[in-house]
Amino acid sequence: MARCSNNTLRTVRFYEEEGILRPAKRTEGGHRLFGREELDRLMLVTDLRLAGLSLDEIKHILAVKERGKEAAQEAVRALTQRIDELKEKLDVLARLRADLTETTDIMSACIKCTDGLFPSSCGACQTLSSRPTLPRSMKVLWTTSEARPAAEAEQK
Amino acid sequence: MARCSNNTLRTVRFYEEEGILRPAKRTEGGHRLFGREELDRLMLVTDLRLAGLSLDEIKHILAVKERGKEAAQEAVRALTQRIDELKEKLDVLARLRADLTETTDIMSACIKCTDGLFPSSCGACQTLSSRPTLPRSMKVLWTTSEARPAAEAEQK
DNA sequence: TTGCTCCTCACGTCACGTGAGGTGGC
DNA sequence: TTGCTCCTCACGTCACGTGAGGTGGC
Repeated sequence: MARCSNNTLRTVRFYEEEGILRPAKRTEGGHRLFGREELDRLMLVTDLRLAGLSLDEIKHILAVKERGKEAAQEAVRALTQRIDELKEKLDVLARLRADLTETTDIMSACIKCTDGLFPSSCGACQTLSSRPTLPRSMKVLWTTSEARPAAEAEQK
Repeated sequence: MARCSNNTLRTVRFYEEEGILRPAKRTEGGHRLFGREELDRLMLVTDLRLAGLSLDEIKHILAVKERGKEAAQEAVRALTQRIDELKEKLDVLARLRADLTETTDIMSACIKCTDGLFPSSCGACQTLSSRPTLPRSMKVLWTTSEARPAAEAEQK
């Protein structure tokens, strides 16, 4: 179970404590035996966790079949909202990925810099300053740190 | 700061305790004043947290400019690996999104079901059983729960 | 002067991680 | 018989959340 779903044993036991999984039976020595459909259940829970749902929200969604029509409608609403949030998260991650890729590309070039400016005098580098915009991660990670401790601009 | 980066005040304070942020100065009454570049820093940290990095990993990456060439190379390697992981995560989320969308579509149709089968006798529904494959979330959430408590198939 | 926002402790929480010490099953 | 894998407590951890009680600044 744990290995098939890419989880730890502790996670599987924890989900059992929480009532999310139920082993079909135990072996003589206490080993858990799970039904095949529990693996599907665990894999769905794993995906939903990855998508950022809390265990309480997941329990709520899993309870659909034990409850009535209004519960199903509620679950559809909850899932729809989550799908929208997923899309936003996907967008953020894609943006970050692009930003980081650009940054590592520039950094790799900087490391090969032969002007003797790297890494202390990058502020004087015309290759960098000729770029219209630097990715945020580049700005934060690479620009000189002298300004930081003594910065005076105000912003609460 | 907090609002611009979509974080709570507690988070900003916590990052300060952790040495990730440093307010430029304090007002007479103790209010924190931050420099503009701290906001860029905070926004990058926020994105990296969203991407699943731990604060320790983030601190490591932020320390690049204080350290030498080999630190920069190490940071590029670390970021490259994270970018790959991001791609995997993006794929998982996209799959889950498609799966959940299909499921909510089917569920919405089921709720409007006029055969009197919903929700107890969905197993007898030919509209469902005529589909070649159900999305996993549909299988887990919708199929009858009678099999669960007494399941006997073995899988450790 | 009145709100609303910020402040500092300090304990709580969520979802597991991590040993310690012991047994099971091929 | 020897490993490797599983078991049960039970305390630890990470990244904040959440009051309680108090001050600041427009």
